[in-house]
Amino acid sequence: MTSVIVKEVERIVATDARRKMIESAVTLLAMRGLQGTAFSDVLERSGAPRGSIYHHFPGGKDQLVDAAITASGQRTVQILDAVEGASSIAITTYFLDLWRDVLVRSKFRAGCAVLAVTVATDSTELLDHAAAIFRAWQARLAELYVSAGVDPTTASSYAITLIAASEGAVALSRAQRDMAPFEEVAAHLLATTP
Amino acid sequence: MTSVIVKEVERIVATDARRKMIESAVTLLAMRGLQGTAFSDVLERSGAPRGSIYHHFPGGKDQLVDAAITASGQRTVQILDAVEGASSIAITTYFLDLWRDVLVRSKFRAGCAVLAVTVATDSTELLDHAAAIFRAWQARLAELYVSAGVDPTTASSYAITLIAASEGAVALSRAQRDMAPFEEVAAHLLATTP
DNA sequence: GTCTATACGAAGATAGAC
DNA sequence: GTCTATCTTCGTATAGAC
Repeated sequence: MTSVIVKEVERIVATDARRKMIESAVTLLAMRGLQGTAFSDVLERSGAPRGSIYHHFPGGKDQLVDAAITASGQRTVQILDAVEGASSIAITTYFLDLWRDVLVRSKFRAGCAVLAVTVATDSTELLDHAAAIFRAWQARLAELYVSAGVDPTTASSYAITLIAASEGAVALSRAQRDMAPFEEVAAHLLATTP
Repeated sequence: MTSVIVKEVERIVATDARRKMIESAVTLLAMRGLQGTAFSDVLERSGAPRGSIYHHFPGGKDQLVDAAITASGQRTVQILDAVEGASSIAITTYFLDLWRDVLVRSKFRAGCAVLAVTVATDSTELLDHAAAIFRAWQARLAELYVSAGVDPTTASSYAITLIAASEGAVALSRAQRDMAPFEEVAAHLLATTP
């Protein structure tokens, strides 16, 4: 009879395999795009067993991609908790730092997984979820700016512009493999912070 | 003996087939991304004969994609000639209109072909060409703003921010299949026009 | 320049044993 | 939950006739 402890270990390992697959998918989507991300790559990178794909993701690739962008989107929202109560400038700086890190640490090979999916899918379901992620970012950023004393309308307007411009700036710097475009946009965004 | 006229007609038809393939590739890249754009789709959409792909593009898919983003990028630069001598606000409005048209006319199914390639390729050659296109847009826009009386440094800084924010805004509105995100970013960009 | 046919590989997905 | 094997489809690319 299998002990409770063994079962718990098995659950953790299983959860871990699923989690690793999702994390690998996030990275690959950010580097190679939607159709450029194959199951075989996800498995190789995550070390997960081939047989477990359709166990964890019976909905196939779309389900894995969905889980990946959701995880990536939620993590970004959570990371923003660190600037709760900070100044307006500090919030903008922090958000730009997140993207700067992605570019620098990947040596310009990675961008935003959610954007990559958005520009390469027809699935209304994936688009809906991508849109929800962007709205969640905007809502969280706006909330932070309001806490910093910005009026709600300005906060919301600036938040979405910050998101759009950051996404674009990351892509421009990826193309050029140089931080210059990103930094130029970042400077402009900081200078116009509410 | 084949007449000069027949030869000229043949040249035009050939050129036209090549041109149609490039145009189809631009549209498909903007809608489905890099790997989502297959030769079979390009042929179907352009009506070009299957046997002529490797005749016109011996370098294969990369060469076709390269020609497509170059054509798309150059057309954008040329279209900007229409606002030569216009006011700063008119220039910004015009550039935003270009992207608004892409979204509306495609019913949110299309975005920017150059961006789609940028986020989905490892090819340094394609990345270099994408970067060159973005720089050409920036240079042309900055030039126009300077003509409108803006100082060169501000013009350059605003131009690249406008490009980055527009690219991001198009993606956000595509995800949501609604002009709202784009219009919110557009309003902010217009309000901060130099 | 264009056609058909086909090679070749990769990718998503499924089946059934363990 | 995981493994191996396999099916099917599709994509790029090439060969050779016309």
